[in-house]
Amino acid sequence: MTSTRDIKAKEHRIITCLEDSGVRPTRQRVLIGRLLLDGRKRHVGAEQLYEEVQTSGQHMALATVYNCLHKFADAGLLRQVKNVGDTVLFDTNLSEHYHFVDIETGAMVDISPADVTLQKMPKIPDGFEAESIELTVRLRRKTTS
Amino acid sequence: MTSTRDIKAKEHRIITCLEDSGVRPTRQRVLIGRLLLDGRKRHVGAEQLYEEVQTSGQHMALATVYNCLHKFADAGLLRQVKNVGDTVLFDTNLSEHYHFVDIETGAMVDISPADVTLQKMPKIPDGFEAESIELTVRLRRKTTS
DNA sequence: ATAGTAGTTTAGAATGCTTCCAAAATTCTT
DNA sequence: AAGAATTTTGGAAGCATTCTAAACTACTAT
Repeated sequence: MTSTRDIKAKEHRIITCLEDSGVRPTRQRVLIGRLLLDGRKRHVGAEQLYEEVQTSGQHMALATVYNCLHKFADAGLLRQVKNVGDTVLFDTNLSEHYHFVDIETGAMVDISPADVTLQKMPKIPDGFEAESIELTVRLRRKTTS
Repeated sequence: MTSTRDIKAKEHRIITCLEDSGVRPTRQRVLIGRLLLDGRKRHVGAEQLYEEVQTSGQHMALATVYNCLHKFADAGLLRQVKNVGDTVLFDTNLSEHYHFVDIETGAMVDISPADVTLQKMPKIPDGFEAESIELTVRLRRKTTS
């Protein structure tokens, strides 16, 4: 059972979170915050999130969903995944980790950094610094023949 | 100086290469083969290759360039790079290697597998097998401040 | 050589995700 | 409560890529 007070409290937490990140807590951003910043680790695309918004009974322009996602990413509340498919995905898991990707479905599963050891790393070219390291293992379903 | 005989020989090598890969050596494919299968390691996109074709004085529909690139990739003559930007790139370097990517320009530089050691690898989920492992180091130009 | 057939190329239309736009609405400040 | 700045909105625009169906080309068998 979720009391009105719980909802309010939760909402307040989101608002504070957004403000702390310098993101103005508009109605739309708070809603998306409720959907994405609840601690669950997942990978979302704009269209998918747009549908979740609609399912929640609210309305919001698709463009706003895109805006929010980018704003959140810029504010460090989400991380943009640049490795997969033709659509942009955002990851709510902010800690260092890598990905399995099912090449059929595009489904992603996190790989814990504990499961990988990058023993030796290549020398970063002069004048550059590493912004991120992405390790993606593409998976094919085994042919059961 | 490149004699007519040299050109013919080169062309013949490309044709053989295509045939060996089960790719019918059409005029268009031979031309693209000449541009891409000369041993140079590089990363090309369709538009860029299309321009190279035009520069070479030949004509070819853009759709054909896309067709060829995919055909070549399917035949194992190229490898599709799935890690970068919004445009599809193809890599003429078929051996195992990874990539540096300049996040500003999108420019890519190969990382030799000798420079990286993936000591421990995550356990592949049941029912799947690894199709490829991509390691990408995104680079940001250092702020010279 | 020739005809048949299977595979290719072609130009342009279509697609689909994402961004752009300029006006309306909302939020924060004073 | 008014003003200034930021956001939202719906639809249009953009862009890389794929699709389409007709014309063409390459191989195969005669």
